[in-house]
Amino acid sequence: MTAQEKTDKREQLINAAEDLFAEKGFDGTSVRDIAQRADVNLAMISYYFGSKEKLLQVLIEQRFASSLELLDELLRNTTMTPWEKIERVIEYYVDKILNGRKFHSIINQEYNTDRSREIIDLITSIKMKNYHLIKQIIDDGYEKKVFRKIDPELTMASMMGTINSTINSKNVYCILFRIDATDEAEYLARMKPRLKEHLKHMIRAHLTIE
Amino acid sequence: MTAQEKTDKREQLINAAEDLFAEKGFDGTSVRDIAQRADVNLAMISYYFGSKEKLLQVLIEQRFASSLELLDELLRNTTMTPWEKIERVIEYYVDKILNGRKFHSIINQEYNTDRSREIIDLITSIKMKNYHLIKQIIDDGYEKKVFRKIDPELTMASMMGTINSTINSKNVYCILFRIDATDEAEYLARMKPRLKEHLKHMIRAHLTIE
DNA sequence: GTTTAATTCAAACGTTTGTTTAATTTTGGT
DNA sequence: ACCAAAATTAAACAAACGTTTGAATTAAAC
Repeated sequence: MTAQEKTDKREQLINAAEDLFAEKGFDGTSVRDIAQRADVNLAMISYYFGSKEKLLQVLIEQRFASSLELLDELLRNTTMTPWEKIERVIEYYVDKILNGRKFHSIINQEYNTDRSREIIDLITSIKMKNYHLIKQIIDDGYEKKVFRKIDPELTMASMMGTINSTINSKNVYCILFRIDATDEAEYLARMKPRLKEHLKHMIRAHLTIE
Repeated sequence: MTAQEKTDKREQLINAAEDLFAEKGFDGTSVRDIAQRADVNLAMISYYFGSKEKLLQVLIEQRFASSLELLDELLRNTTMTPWEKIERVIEYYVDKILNGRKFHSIINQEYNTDRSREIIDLITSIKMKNYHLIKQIIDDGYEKKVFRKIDPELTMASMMGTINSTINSKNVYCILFRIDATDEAEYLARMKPRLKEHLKHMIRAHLTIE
């Protein structure tokens, strides 16, 4: 067995956990479920992560790790107009959240439940960072007199909430859009451009000075 | 013990279950938790409902039961303009979802997990009814040439998603708005008017013919 | 090749889970 | 006051839970 295959078991557990937590929730998923789906002995969960909850924490940290670089770069960019930045942000979030659908489903499910302080605080800090980046873009547009004065917090709520709706009520939108709910690729291919267009239209209308 | 107090035990169990399911999720809540919070013997759950899952089902059915009358009446109303109807719909949903915060938190948490077919179908049918009512109002406004042609499905996603964001990420908005997270009344008093104003502005801008 | 550490495994641990049982108490009609 | 039905209870049930154990296997270092 190679070193690659060895550390793979750790990765297999994380991937299996992501699938199952998204499908059945954290408490609805047993460590035996995870081990079976990952095709790994159940004791490896304690061995690699210490506990089921630590596994969730590692999963969240790992999936969040690659975040925020693009947004940071976007913020420092001086050649783009506020409008272009907003559109870019919308495209970024739609792609990011829909591509990581299962992960964000876990976050949406677990954020309210009183899980460990560490996990709650981690998610909160990520959400706050995202908010502050968007706020800066909106403030910049307002100072340059190209954006109307609006409620920045709830405008973020609308952006995130719209996208989250499409993953939390996937069933409903599959019926409405006549998409086969089992065909993940088809769902993404149809939903992404539609979401982007809708959000760009709506946010543009919302921010435009009458 | 009076008859009132007797049937109260059934109600106490439902109320306790609502609190706990919202806080800890369905699978994170034990029947012993529920019985203890309701101050009722745990065997009464099986006695009254048959099982923990049936209790969830009764809870959902009961809380949904009082729905949709106002929306139905609104639809048949011929004296209000489409604009007035849309604003009324926004006020209705903000009040309804924020007042029933715990219940809607349960729905948002449990809708994605593969719970019983019956529960999933029940929630789906309610969401579809809500959508069709909104769709009719939007279609009416479009036919009367006062609304722009927009994506009705995703416009509903934005309305519901914005409101859901404020209850699913209550932590975040309490920080942003500097609200004491433990003061439920203060949260509702501050959030409701703000949400209504934001949504009315945004949806109006979105629907207005340029 | 030997040694040491890291990994894997089946089995078992003690709790907690949802549900049922069977006995007891309370209720409401006559 | 009596009785059948309904409500309530403590105790027990098997099953599933997360975690630990200690031996067996594999990998890496020298």
